[in-house]
Amino acid sequence: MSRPTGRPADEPPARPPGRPTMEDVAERAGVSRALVSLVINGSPKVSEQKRRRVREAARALGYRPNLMARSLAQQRTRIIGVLVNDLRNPFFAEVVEGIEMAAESGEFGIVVLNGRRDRGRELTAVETLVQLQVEGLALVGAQLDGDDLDEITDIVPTVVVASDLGRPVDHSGVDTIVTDGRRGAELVVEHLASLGHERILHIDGAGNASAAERRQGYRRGMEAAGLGELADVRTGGDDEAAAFAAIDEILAEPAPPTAVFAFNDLLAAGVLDRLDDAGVPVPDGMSLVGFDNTFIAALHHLALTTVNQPRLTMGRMAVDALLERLNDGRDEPVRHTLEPELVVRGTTGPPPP
Amino acid sequence: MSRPTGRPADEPPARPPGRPTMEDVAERAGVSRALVSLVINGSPKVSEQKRRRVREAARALGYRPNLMARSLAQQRTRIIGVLVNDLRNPFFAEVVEGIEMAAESGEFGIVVLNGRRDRGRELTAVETLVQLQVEGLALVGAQLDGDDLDEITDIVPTVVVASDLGRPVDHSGVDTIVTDGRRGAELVVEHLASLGHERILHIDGAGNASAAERRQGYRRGMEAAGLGELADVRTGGDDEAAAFAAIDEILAEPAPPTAVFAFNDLLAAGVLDRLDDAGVPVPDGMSLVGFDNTFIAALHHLALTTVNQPRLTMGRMAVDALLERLNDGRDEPVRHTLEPELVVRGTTGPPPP
DNA sequence: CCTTTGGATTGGAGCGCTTCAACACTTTAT
DNA sequence: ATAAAGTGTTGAAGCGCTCCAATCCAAAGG
Repeated sequence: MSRPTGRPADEPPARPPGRPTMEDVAERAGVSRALVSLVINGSPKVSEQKRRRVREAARALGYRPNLMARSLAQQRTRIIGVLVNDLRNPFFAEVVEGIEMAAESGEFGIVVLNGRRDRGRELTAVETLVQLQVEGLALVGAQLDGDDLDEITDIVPTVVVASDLGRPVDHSGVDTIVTDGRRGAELVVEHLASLGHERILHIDGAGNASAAERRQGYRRGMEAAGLGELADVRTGGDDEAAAFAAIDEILAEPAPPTAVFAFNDLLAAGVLDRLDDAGVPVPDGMSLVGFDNTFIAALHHLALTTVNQPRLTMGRMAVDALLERLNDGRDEPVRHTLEPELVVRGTTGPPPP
Repeated sequence: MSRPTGRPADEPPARPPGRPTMEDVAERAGVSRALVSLVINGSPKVSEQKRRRVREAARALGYRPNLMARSLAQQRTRIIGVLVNDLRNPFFAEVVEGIEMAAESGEFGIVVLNGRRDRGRELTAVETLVQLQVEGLALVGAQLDGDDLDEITDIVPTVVVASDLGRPVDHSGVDTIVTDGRRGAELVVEHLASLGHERILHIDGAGNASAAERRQGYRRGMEAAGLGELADVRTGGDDEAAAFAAIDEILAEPAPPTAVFAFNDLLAAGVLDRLDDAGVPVPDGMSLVGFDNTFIAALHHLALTTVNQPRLTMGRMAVDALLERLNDGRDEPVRHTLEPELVVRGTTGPPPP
């Protein structure tokens, strides 16, 4: 039944164990490759009989369409590329979830690349996504600025979420979805000032994408409250550890602030830890406010007063913006600014006497 | 200089504004397409002169290689597909970071798909990754079991991280990287028992991938401590909210436990919140232990006693396992079990008198 | 009976790239 | 001088798929 060894040289080599292709399915079903394609893509104009035969053959062979080949032939990928500043920050993770959900209902897939807080990595990640032929690009909290993207944004529709290109909108290919960080910061200062605080300190997000805006809001808020002279910004960062140096510094000063507004919840959590170490009670010895309203802030043991950003909504709006360009051909830039919301919890109270 | 309108029918249509291809670069540089390919891929056997010309042309045109086309031609993608149970859980997010870093140094990219705790979504995500022609598959905390993957695992090398296929290793294509959850749970019980606790309750991870193992460890630990009779497991889940019902139930009972071992840190944080609501002090009224040692547990205000899992290491080992198959042709399954480590913080102490 | 019509099917070109055998030149050995 | 052995470069096939135009066939119309 089987030849003992070898095969005649003229016989085509037994296909290596590669995966079955459309060709294989076609052969087994006794139809053409084109017909298989029609069946796979659910075309209505295929007879019930052939449809069944093809389906059957595909199943028997364990056939799976090759997305690369399909995208190449179709000249579209139906993929939205997502670049995220830091996946470990729950805030960004949730924005990405929002994006994913919205993309899904728009029949798009997403590919997420993690910048891990490194701007260089962000740059190469964007490059990778473009080469992957993504049809839209969502930059979540990215540190890149307009110049970095100049070239990119007129190749692929881009939406910037939860951060801002330094240069406003001369990029007609870029949409923006942000929560008004300036207003958010103002809300924080208003809240603290109304509690009676005067020496309100801001530990900022350093080079982080939304840092400048919040700094600005803080300053404005201080001035509006007649505390302009007392405005004081220290360099922080975007995670727990980044706050340590600033706090140590502050506590050593003769007249330390009575309230601290931290760049985000993670940073605030770090501040809280450090104050704890130093034996400073919160809010009785010092008030503390974060930003983002991540689930961390909601934990009772932190009960962090913070500013909410509607993350899922932001993700959805980002995708909507892209889809408007992709499906409806919009080509003027759009900018959506969402309203921040102060969430008062347990870390703010009147200043110590 | 320009014709007023139209073009002779025989002239090739002006290429639509699509992106420049290798062909375009070749033409501009006055060389063949093949040569451009060589230059792009850094082949050494290209004359310096032509190399420069090609580079120049590519830059001038803003040429970017099409990864889809390249993968198709090359018959490889250099992509590792990652399916993660829940991106919002910092534990998984960090494992993914570990994977990403390791993949990067192995010259692989990763594509992350989020199962969002939904098994159905996990299934389609895996399917998508396979169709994307990923060369390796890493399932992080996935809920899928052996049967779901039967077909997949002999198409693409697979590594299961931080969870376990129900059925051990009859899948020769599957490697496993886990922290010994059984042992971890035993450590927890030992710790609590040594503090004097007897009524130690376990709120489990319900259907979660590692839940069974930890339950088992808990039971063993209880028996080993001579507390087998008192073992009590309640249904939880994997996030903060999942614990609420169980805690409410427990507190209403005549003889509530003096210690609770929660499936993971997130769940433990939920327990902590609920105990707080109920006015039960921790650890004086009740001891509490989590699992994973995420950054949440480390926050001073929680100071959660927990069990550490080396997340970055797990990610790295996962990639190593895949690379061994991909690069070195290993084909027997491998299973790495990492040692868990008890991290004692502030939520455990002697039981109330 | 032959032509039309329209639905079902197919051949083949093409998507952008890699790769390999073949080729055209040089350089070196004989 | 001629053969041998490199160098650098190229033409063309092929990766797995889509999609258009062409073809086929059966039923309907004349």
